[in-house]
Amino acid sequence: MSTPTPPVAAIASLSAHEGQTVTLRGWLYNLRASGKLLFPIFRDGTGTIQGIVPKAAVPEEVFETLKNLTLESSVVVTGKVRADSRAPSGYEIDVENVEVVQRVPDETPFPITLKEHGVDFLMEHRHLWLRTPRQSAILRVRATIMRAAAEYFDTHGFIRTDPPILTPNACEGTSELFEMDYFDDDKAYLTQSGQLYIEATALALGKVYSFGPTFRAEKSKTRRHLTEFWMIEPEVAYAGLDEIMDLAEAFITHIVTRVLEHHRADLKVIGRDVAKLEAVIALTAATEATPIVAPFSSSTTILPSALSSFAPYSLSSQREAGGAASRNAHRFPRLSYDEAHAMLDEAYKAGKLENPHRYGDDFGSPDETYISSQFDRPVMIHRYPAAIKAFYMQPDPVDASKALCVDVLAPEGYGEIIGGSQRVDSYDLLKSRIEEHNLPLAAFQWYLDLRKYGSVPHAGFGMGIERVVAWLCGLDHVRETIPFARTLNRIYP
RNA sequence: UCCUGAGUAGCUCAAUGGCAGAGCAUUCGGCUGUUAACCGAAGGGUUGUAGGUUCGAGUCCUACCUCAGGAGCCA
Repeated sequence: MSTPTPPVAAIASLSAHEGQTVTLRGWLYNLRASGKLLFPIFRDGTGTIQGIVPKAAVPEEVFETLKNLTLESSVVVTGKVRADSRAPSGYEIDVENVEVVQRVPDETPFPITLKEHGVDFLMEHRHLWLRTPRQSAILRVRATIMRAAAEYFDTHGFIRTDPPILTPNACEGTSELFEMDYFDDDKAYLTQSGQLYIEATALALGKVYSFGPTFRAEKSKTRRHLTEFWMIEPEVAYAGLDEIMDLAEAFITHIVTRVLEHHRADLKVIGRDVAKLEAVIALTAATEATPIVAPFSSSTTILPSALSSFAPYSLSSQREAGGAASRNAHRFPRLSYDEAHAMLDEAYKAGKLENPHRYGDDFGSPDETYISSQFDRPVMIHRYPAAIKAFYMQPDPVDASKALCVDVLAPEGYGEIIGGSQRVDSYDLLKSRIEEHNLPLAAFQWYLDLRKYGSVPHAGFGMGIERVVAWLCGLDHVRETIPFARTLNRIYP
């Protein structure tokens, strides 16, 4: 055969090849037949396209091969791209030739059908489930979220510094850790947060972030938990609580913007209501019109861009009124713990909550769901009681019983996506905190050193990628947000 | 760890204590515009495991196993 092989084209960009003969390299996704007419649907990872094969138009061998081909067999297809209103994507391909790279055997058909499946079956076949359009779309959105997250910090003066994954002790004394032998006598633990380590790199480099997997051995069995998940954590020297709240807001806005820029089609496949995401990044006027609370009264307002030049450090103790002119156009509502408690109290009295929230306690899942349901965008809750928060959090100088910390709750009941705080910068205070929490002082000596050698106010937060993917894609479980989820009862495949 | 629920054909699910069923998938046949195509036929079962009650158990009882999602904890 002297005819040259037509150029290879991606299905997603076939509209640019209308009228041309191209080569598709992919898999047979579905096949419908109507007598002497075949409708194979091909996928190649970028999308799907319907082919059409009239018996009279192709060699007998091509027709018979396709007619008997099994689903998910790998194929190289050549054909001419044609616009057709009857095709689901608006385009279809007139198949001219097909080469079967590997044929799925008849006796072991591809297990994932286009019909419904149960969770257990799908997770057991996760390696094949990934091929379905919805799962592929989710992974594409995930990739953009991860890229946008890193991109935000990379373009705002942050240096990526990767903390160790094997650690000698708990970062916080609380959560359970995965333990392993470390050579002869020692134990090592998989990291549950890089925070303590990036505090060190922040004091070396100013503005840093880490991005990697973290591990929690908690026996949590909910739609929001994985035992292995990815977290991105910025840490900023000479920053206080209000600065990182501004940072978190700009950061999330950037990610949502990028997802909307690049994934309209994927979000449609996933079935996401895009209007809900557009509302998140809508301008401030909408937020300020929100009648429920006036959350701006007690926070300083520094534009995130001010961080780039190390704003004269305005600690959260110096709460200013914050002129309207300096307000970020993309403002998320901010509630103090006290304000959030009052909101829950009111809701309970109005019969909208089953159980009352006890002042001083952390918010439970139903509490968080209620609070976030009151807003159309993420809501920040700051200044929790110090007693229920981690040892390294700086007390609020206005009220020492509160910690300078913030949780960001995603809307629509997706729960906490960010947890952050200003860190204790006093050597003596940190040391006594470590002792109060019965943590081994020796293991934290290096961490204390950071307060001995040029300590400064600093703050940061951590964002769980999978929860953000679940939120932005509108998924009901984080297990679909990562190629191979690790959960309490599952480590296969 | 606690609470609740579910395990029946490859998959999704039916079956009053009384013959083990359907749709999809697979195989065969039909159909030139199908959209999870449709129509006809065939094959496909140790009802999660082990005991027990009963003339008779998928169904009732006990224990165990597996999975699910909710609480707690967290991102």
